[in-house]
Amino acid sequence: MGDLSPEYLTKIFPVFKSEPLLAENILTRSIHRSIARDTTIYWEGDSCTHIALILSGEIRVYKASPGSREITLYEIGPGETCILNASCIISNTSYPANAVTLTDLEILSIPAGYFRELMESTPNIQHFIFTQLSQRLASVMTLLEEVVFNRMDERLQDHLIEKSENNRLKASHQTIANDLGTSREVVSRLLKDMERKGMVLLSRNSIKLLNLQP
Amino acid sequence: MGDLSPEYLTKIFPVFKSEPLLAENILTRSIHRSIARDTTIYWEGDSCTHIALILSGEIRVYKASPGSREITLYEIGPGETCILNASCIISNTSYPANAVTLTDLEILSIPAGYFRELMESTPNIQHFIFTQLSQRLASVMTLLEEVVFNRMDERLQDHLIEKSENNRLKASHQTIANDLGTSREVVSRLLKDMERKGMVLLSRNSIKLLNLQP
DNA sequence: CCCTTCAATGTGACAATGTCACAGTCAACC
DNA sequence: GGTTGACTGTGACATTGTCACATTGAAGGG
Repeated sequence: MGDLSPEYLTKIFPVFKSEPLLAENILTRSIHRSIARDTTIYWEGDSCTHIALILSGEIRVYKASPGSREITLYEIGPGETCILNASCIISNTSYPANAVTLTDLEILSIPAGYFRELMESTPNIQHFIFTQLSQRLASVMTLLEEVVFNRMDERLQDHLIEKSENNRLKASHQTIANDLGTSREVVSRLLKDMERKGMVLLSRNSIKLLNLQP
Repeated sequence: MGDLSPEYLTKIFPVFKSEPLLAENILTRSIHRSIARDTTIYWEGDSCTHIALILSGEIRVYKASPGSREITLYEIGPGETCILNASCIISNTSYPANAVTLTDLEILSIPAGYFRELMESTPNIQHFIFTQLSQRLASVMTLLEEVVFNRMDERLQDHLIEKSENNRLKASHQTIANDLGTSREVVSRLLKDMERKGMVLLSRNSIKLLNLQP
């Protein structure tokens, strides 16, 4: 884990090329960490002392109900920041959701105080953070719209298409339900209907997409 | 409308006291506008050439379905900006929702280019905008959570309490449905149930709250 | 190999919510 | 006082959420 170079960092985060020595300075004042898959990084209500820049791997940000339901707000990957960190640090609030690693993760963790300095001194970083925050706001609004106005069968189909690779999705019904904000039974029922219509082929932890147009 | 003084502006937006002459400069480069109640200011997809600072009045920001349903994302008032303007200007995207005036409105409209300058040159303004954007993101996430996990009767009760003054709310069932993201029939049905339980007293365009605890 | 065990899936019954259709009611304005 | 149009009430049915419980499949231990 000691081999993080300025060149590697700026390859993933081109914004740090804005000023000479910026990447070097950031590296000296940050922590390079690895985190195992399926680790919860934040619980709702946690306070943020650092902002995480993702070098590799993926994070899922979600809300959980008092019962056992969940809904994924968005996922983030390499070259992105955990923008809620920035949000908490700047507006001095607590983390408003939960975050869990979907894969093994490699991050650069910048202390809040130094991050504030960077934001004020470097317009490009300011712009980078602001853009990500704006896009998240728009994406969460769009998600809300879909949840409120669209039927679950459409949302499920869209989700299958989005998440599948080579027309196959490896996931349990529970996992899909947790992404969509519904219950496992509903997903099972809808998938079974789709199978009866010849649209998918179901097996344990795997769904093969056949014919999703209708 | 010609009587907008720097003192009045900084009273509503204290952030403009950060630097001498800042409020004066902003006033010379901005447009002071009045807008009538029930005017749609933005449609989803519009591009933003200005950012609106609200001096008086209220705006409702909402998403609309292809059918006739709507859901309110949030409302904004004096001392706040239409933060989606800032979001669009900085990240160069189109307005991701609709915005309508709930009352007669008085705004200060700052051109996008000048706003960008202000953001880069004035850390306090940067912080002000960033904080508002962060809070909106958190509030929309919370709204999404409520929509997904809470029952409509609870949400309706919360809404009645939040919107009422002196235990009375003047609004049609359709208006309430549009705030909550449901249909008029559902609101009518739930309110009628609540009336039968002695919790409210219904009349045309008006709901009197009696006993909402259970 | 069989058997246990547990996660994953299937399904019926009912409650909550959304949609459609249409009837009744109230207030404002001629 | 009558007409008009917005507002409200309600039944019927589809979709989705919840609860309960049965069934299946894969992994690992004996």
